[in-house]
Amino acid sequence: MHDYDPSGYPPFAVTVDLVVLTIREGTLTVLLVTRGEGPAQGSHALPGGFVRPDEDLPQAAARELAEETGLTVDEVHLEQLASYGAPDRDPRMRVVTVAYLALAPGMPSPQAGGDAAGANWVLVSDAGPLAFDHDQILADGVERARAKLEYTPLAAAFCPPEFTIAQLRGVYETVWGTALDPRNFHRKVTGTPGFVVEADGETAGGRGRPAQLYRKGPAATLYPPLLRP
Amino acid sequence: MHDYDPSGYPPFAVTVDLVVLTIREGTLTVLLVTRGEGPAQGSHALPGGFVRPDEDLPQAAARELAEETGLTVDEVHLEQLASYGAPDRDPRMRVVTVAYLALAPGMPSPQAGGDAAGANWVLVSDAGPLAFDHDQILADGVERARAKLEYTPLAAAFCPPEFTIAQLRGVYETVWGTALDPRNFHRKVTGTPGFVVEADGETAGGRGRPAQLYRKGPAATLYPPLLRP
DNA sequence: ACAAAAGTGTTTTCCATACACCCATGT
DNA sequence: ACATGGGTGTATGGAAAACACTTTTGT
Repeated sequence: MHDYDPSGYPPFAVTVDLVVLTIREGTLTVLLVTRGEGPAQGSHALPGGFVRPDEDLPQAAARELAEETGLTVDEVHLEQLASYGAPDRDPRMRVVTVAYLALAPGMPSPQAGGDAAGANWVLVSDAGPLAFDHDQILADGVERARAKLEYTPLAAAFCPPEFTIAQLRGVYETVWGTALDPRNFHRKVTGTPGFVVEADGETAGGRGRPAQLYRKGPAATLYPPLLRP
Repeated sequence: MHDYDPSGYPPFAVTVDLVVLTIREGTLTVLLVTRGEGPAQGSHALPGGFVRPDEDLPQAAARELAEETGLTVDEVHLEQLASYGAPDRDPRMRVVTVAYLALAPGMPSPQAGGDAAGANWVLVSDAGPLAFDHDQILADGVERARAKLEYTPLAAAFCPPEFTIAQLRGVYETVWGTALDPRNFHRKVTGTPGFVVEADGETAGGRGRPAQLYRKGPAATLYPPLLRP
């Protein structure tokens, strides 16, 4: 039915919504905005906005990300999550949203923009009821992140460009919510080809022996995977 | 920017496209239609159509699947794949498509419908250049299927309700394109909790010892996974 | 000297592979 | 009897878990 005349149908609006995750002080946090107008006024929601007529979907997601956080696609991992289009998910009109998952390393102070009264990092465990179907989208994003840590080197997206094995282990422990053996984790990561590559420097200033710095390696998938305990 | 006025934008059309995969005579095949009108006339394309105003996305995908194949969601595995929305992907207007992946067991004779001049099963390896960006969508669908066989019991979706371990092994060998040891595969599958459960009957009529019949088990993910060799 | 964190060595346990072997049927 | 395919037992190599131990810094 590809060539059916669409003029008889009411128009769809297409938006992108972002699940931006980062780790702050050992906890998984998500970027939320407070809705300043329209439906669900005053409640929390995922950042997002309309796709423009000349934009591809990844472009729209990258633009929204930059508007909300100032981060560019070089600095974060950005991937499509899923699309949501229940007929009544927005009371104003028919809206289909394409959700994107972004994993960010540091913790830049978010900057409010447009209709959003403000953007804030909120603990995922505290992210109360959100507007529209954003609770579902957030849950899907967190589950995607958890699953992809197993078989991709995605954990490095939560770290700065140079990081230690212990930092990387902290990412796994935070996202999975489990403790991992530091010794075995070290061997596993350094023994998986392409996961990480040695950088030049070492850490300094911390307690204990300085740690070797690493960068993200070239591998797209981990063989063997790091299975969740 | 959720509350920006969309009235100044030209409308989007939203479609669903289907990657319907099945196994016929030991080869992976995909359902394609021949376009009877509109752009890319005469070329092959994935089946699909417009989302109706009162439909949710999974409903639209299920409806299109029934129209093209007569199959219902009870008989096939149907999951969202990804969305594609490049501004120029359809020359007529701005179209965002939500692609769904369907895995079907048997081989019902497809029935043409609507604008499609006909629907046919085509070997995935022979699926030549398709209309629009459907080559990319097909490739993404096949890769999703390959990957999900590793850590979900999805292979059973290619089998009838009751099947033998050897049939299930054939699915893996076809989709992955590798040979697997029958003995170790048997133990692995029957030893993974929730993957399959014994049915009552046995096969009869074939050469060799009759095989135990199994049904799909309750597990959503496989622990441990079946890693691709 | 001591604590703390990084990294290595060693043992044990478990799992995947490989393959010998037995079981049950058709010809 | 023999071929064919289903299913079980068993040896072996390698990886993962558990943990003792050494290295290198700050206090």
